[in-house]
Amino acid sequence: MRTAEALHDVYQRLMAHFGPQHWWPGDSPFEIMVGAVLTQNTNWSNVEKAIANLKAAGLLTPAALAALSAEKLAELIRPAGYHNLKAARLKNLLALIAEQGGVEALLAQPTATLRELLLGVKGIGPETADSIVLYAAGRPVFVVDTYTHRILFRHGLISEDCDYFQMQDVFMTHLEEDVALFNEYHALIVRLGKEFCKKSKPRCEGCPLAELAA
DNA sequence: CCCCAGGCGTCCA
DNA sequence: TGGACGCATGGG
Repeated sequence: MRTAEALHDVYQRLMAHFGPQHWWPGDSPFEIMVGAVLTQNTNWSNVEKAIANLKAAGLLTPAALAALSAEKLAELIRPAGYHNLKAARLKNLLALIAEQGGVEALLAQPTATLRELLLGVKGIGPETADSIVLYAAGRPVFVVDTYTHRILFRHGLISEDCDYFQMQDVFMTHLEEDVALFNEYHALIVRLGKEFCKKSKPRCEGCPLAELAA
């Protein structure tokens, strides 16, 4: 109960301070899936350049990317960093999409199945899988990231060794299962992290959650 | 010059 | 099982 109140309090403060974030930035489920892979440990502005390259070349479809060599794909996504690695990861994801009969068919799988299928792809871990499940498939799964850990830890809401699934469990057992809520909450956490919870600044000047610190 | 970014897989004790 | 390390570009 105590935790549930704290989590709702955090959400209210973030929403009051930043307003709706309108995630995920992207025009289609497939674009969201590609972006989810490209943004791994990478600034979103770099991902935008890579996606713009794919769009400009008319290649932002599963069929077009599947027909492209890994080398050519890597060159197009170069601005997103780790381009060789991510080209291979996108190819792995494309294989799953083809195997499942397309993006629509894949995303229509039951939530638990979809999550397992995505986690079975080499290069897709918990955050990338959950981002796709929530933002591309629209299912109520809470997405956790490094900011989530840093913010919750700094405000004394979790222990330092709390792992991905434990953090996810904290949110999902104390919040109502609501896609719109999960969507905004994770996006707001990222927004807060970027502006007020940098690794290099343990003191978060002007943080809208300042009063939470006990 | 430095540090950092919306992670993940591998390796090695 | 868990901690280091590689992957890489672009912005502050």
